[in-house]
Amino acid sequence: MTQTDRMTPTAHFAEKLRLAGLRPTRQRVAIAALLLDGRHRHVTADSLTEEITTAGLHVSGGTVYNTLNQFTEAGLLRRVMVHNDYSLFDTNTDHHHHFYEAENDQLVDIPHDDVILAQLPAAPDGHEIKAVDVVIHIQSKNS
Amino acid sequence: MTQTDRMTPTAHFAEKLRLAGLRPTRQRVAIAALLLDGRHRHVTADSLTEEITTAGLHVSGGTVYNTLNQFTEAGLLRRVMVHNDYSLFDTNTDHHHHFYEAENDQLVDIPHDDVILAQLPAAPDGHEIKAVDVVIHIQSKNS
DNA sequence: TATCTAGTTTAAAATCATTCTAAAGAGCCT
DNA sequence: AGGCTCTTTAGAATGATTTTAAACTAGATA
Repeated sequence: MTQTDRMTPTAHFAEKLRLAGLRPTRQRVAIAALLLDGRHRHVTADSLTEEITTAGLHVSGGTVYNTLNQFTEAGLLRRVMVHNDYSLFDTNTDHHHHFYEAENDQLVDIPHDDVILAQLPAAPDGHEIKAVDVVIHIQSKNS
Repeated sequence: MTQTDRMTPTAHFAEKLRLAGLRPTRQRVAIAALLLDGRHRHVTADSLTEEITTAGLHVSGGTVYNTLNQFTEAGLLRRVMVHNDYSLFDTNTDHHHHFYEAENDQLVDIPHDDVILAQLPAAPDGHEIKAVDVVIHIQSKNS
């Protein structure tokens, strides 16, 4: 059994990465420390790069993209699909939905049980449902 | 009252464009004739360009993109958000949802009433709900 | 019908997020 | 420590989409 509680922060995130099947390199641990600390938020490759810089670190652009994709693939992040301009990642991987206000490119989490899907269609033959994403597009009333 | 029934196809689509607030230019009418004939399908800038070419016509790339955006803006098309690789447009603007199989980039309409949302959250203060998009991600069972 | 003007189209260049490349570097097993 | 594979890097490449500036046209007006 793993006891991430008693570990140094670095060891804690290194372990988390190992469990996810990712070799804990310096840059992946650094990014994990920023994104996987339990705070729920939405990031982009750009905003993450800013955070890294602010933390006094440097990770190449390619690696930021790779890491974001690998974390997503490993289930440590969740990709949110609301527009085609750039990729958005959610540090909250629990099942939940989103409000999206296009006007300000604003994404807001919808609390866990506030959406109830009373009926879902059966997946097409030979297929199974992997995930259900609900995006509620909103706009300010005076516009 | 408009009687698009008795019109020539061109006049019919020109009228449709006028009603949508779009000047019926030769290229917009041509694209409307291809996309707004009532058939429900999903197109991309690329697939539309192919169709145009197949029809023996030519519309510049920029205009294809502009037209797709303008039609969407005008409510004649609907943008479907399932990935970030390129834009998808749905000729069915009625309220409906989608299955999406990432593996084959396959998008399938979900019949009108097969999704029932029993409960929706209230929009954040000062906002109103504009649209609710449900995307059900599926995958083939043996993968 | 000739003219005008704002809105459109065009081909080509520009943009921009993202991916790829080839070489240098770093985990980690023995 | 040695070595093998996976990673990172900076920079080039990709590819969808937007922008540009000049040529064109729909539709109104004279």
